[in-house]
Amino acid sequence: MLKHLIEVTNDDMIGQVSLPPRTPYYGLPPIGMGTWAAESTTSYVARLAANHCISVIDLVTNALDVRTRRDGTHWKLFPRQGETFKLNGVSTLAMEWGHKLANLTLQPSLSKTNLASLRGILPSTRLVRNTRAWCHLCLCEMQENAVYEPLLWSMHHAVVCPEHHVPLSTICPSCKAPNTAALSQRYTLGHCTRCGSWLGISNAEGKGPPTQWEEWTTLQMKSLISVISSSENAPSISVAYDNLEILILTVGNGRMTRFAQEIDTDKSTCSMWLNRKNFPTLDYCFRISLVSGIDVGKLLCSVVSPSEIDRSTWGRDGQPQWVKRPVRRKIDWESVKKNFEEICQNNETPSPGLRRVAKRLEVDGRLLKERFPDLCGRLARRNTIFWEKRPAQRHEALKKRIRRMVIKIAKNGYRPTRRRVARALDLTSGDITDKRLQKIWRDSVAKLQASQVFC
DNA sequence: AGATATGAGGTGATTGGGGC
DNA sequence: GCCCCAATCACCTCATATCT
Repeated sequence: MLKHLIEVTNDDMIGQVSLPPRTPYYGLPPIGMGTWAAESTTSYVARLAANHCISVIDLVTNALDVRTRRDGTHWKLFPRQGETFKLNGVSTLAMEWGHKLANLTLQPSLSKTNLASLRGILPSTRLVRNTRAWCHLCLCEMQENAVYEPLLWSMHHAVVCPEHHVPLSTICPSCKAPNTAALSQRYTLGHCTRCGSWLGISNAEGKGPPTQWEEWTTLQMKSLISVISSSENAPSISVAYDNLEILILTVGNGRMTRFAQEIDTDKSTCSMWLNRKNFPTLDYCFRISLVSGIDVGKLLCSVVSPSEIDRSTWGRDGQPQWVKRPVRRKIDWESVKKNFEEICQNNETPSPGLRRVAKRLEVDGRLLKERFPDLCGRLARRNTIFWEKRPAQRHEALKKRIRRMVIKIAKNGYRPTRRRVARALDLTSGDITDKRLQKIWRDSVAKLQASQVFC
């Protein structure tokens, strides 16, 4: 054998053998590609980490070279907690992570585990959820093979499981809390990130049966994800605008105003779409899809011809009805100013921040800042002073409690040890760890010994 | 009827910072 | 690690006015 190898080497064959590219990580293929149940980026990261017996955080920081702290050059690639599910959307992070993962595992289809290919076409408005959603029945079925999270579950408009027709869950059945982070240390597929419980059990969240419109939007998201995960070519903005123009002119019989009435919007809005100034949000794409009979997936990713437009079902009874946008209210700025001034003048504790005040006044904080910069400045200064003082005030209060507790324990006939005092004060660490507080405790004990309250 | 401009109102993405 | 607050930027929709 060895002799044979030497002969091969001697024959100078090594330079002619081409080895396929290698990576230190398994070439784990994403699940469900080409179907509506295509795996999401966040799910893939978790599954890749589990397959290598490392935590998600270790995989992210070491393999993907994405720093979680601001101590490296790549820290910006790490999404903040609560924004991790945006990795499944159209953000730049989604695009970059898709490329990084594809390079790491040599799986080119990973760029289709999020909606980054629709970047520049679909506005990010109300596209991806901020929290985790799942179908408990799907999770139970997945247990037999591999547990993963389809991209559809991350979508804002997907509120129903297309397979089981039940509302997607968003609250853990055990701890009753939402899951807000996909890349935390404890992120395990099918389990709660907070309490670790299995999510594949029914959870009564008080959600009623899905409405026809919710069923419709979910069906459209299903179509869109199927197209994106199976398509070879990236969707093109010019094709999407061409399709939009065909639909507007065909459905409205050549009249933009008529089309605007059909989808319940303003003609100026349609004018901007037609003039390619902006593309409709997904909400409006659903409406356009409903009145034209063209799936959202086709509208965004394929070439549509006027003959494909099917208006035969539009307008019949039982048609899903979109939720009308609320009429814009007129803000009474005089009244807002008056209430804002009152809030700034009173000495409320704890001092509310601008966001809280804005919520109380029922207006956006940014509008408050634009309209009343002086009042906002006053509020900000008051907050700064209050929150600077707060740690000192808490420290002072704790000092008093330690002194009282030392005396109380001693009076009960026990030695007021540091841990005993800490436990009596219900300190989470079970000890007095702060050096300054330790000194207070020592002084209190010394004072007691001097007065011979205890022996 | 359609195009264009503009301001108001609304929302999401992103960044920076800090408390517990 | 997780959560919250504040700020900024960018984008979208709506409503209205004006012009062709």
